[in-house]
Amino acid sequence: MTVALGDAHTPLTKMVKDALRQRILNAEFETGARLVEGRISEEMGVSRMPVREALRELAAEGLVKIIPRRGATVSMPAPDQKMELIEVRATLESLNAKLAAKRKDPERIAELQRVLAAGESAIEEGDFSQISAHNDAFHTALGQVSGNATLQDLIRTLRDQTAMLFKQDDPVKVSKSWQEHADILRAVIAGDEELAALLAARHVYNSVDTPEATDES
Amino acid sequence: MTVALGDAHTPLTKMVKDALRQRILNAEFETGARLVEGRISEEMGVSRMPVREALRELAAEGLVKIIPRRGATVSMPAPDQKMELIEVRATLESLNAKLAAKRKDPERIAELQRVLAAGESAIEEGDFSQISAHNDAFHTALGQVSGNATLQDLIRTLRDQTAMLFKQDDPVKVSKSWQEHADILRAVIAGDEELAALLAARHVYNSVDTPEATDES
DNA sequence: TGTCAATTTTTAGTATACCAAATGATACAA
DNA sequence: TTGTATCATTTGGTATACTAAAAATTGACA
Repeated sequence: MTVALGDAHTPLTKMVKDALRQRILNAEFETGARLVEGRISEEMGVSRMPVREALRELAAEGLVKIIPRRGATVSMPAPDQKMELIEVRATLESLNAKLAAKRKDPERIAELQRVLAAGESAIEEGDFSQISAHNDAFHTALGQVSGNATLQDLIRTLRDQTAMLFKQDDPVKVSKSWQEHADILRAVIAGDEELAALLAARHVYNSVDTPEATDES
Repeated sequence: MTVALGDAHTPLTKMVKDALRQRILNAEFETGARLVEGRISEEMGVSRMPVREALRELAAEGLVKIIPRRGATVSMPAPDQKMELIEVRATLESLNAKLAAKRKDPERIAELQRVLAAGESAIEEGDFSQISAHNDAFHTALGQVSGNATLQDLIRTLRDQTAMLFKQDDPVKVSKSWQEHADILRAVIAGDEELAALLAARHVYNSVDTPEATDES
């Protein structure tokens, strides 16, 4: 009798994909860098096929760009495309928050309360190391409440694609960002659809990493 | 002397993918049907690899579902997932229309005018065979005006995924649908963002194929 | 010395082969 | 007869091999 929940066996492709995603999001590969199938495969000790498939899937997610006969590169959204992505993401995050506020599933709301409390106490204690984890919890919980799995997938994809635009290394901004999260959660808990939607959209725009000191252009 | 460009180097994967998409959207494969790599590859006279990659890409688009070690099947969105898809699609179409209305690029607007006129005259002449083409022109033109390519990609994907929910075979509904398109175009041309957004969202909901006689559930 | 063409090398596209997992069938035992 | 175990078949996952196209390099000629 196989326990087989479904994913006991791990397809190599998935492992490669996750590893590559990780490295891309960690900026180990800089944007624009070539991702040569042969190199990656031999570096990871697998054949080219899983690598190839992983790259195609990442391309579908927008993290990688593939040009036929030219290979894959780390996707480097053009400046105007960044705005596009942010605009779309803001819209979907907004819808997400709105749906969450509308649903108000009592059980889920309780979970939200917990997440909110945990995050706030972490902030009070100045524990910034866990902020990222709290943010993840925030997104996950919010997604659970909205109940739209399709939307969740899209948002996750967009979040990955825009990750590099939201470098959160400044403690002050991180803190501010969480404050906005908290505000959104409160609006959701209160069932205020419009406010939740507005705050969620604004939050995306506010989170965009606007270089302050190092203004290059 | 290289023959050079001439007859585009067409990646096999792309051809297979397009063929499969076509057949899925044409309901040649019914939802839930198994898509066995081996069969398709030998039927199309290619090896399994292009088929495999095509299936993975279609899975990324949501048209097919792949379960590891089990293979691919034509995706069959659960009833509640249908609503999710429609909700997301409505939101994005709405954003699209809104952006189009905001931009009001004169050149593009002229194109819109042309599309609008062509569609209306076709309707007046009762030429329903071309309606589908006009609808495509509508979507394309609207996408051009909004100028957000990222958004365009997402919408196209969602449109494919929800295609089966929007069976447009009833002439009356088709006509009505085009009327709504025309209204949206007019709002865009007028630069009325809010109206365009509202109409676009409503249009998606209105277009859902609600079985009238055959109410099964 | 600069430019262009030919050659070499790298690399992606495709095919084939092999392996392992999942499903279905069959046989044997209780 | 029924249930379970084993085996065979199907089918997907991965590796390897081969082909062709694009980039890099080199060399010749102006």
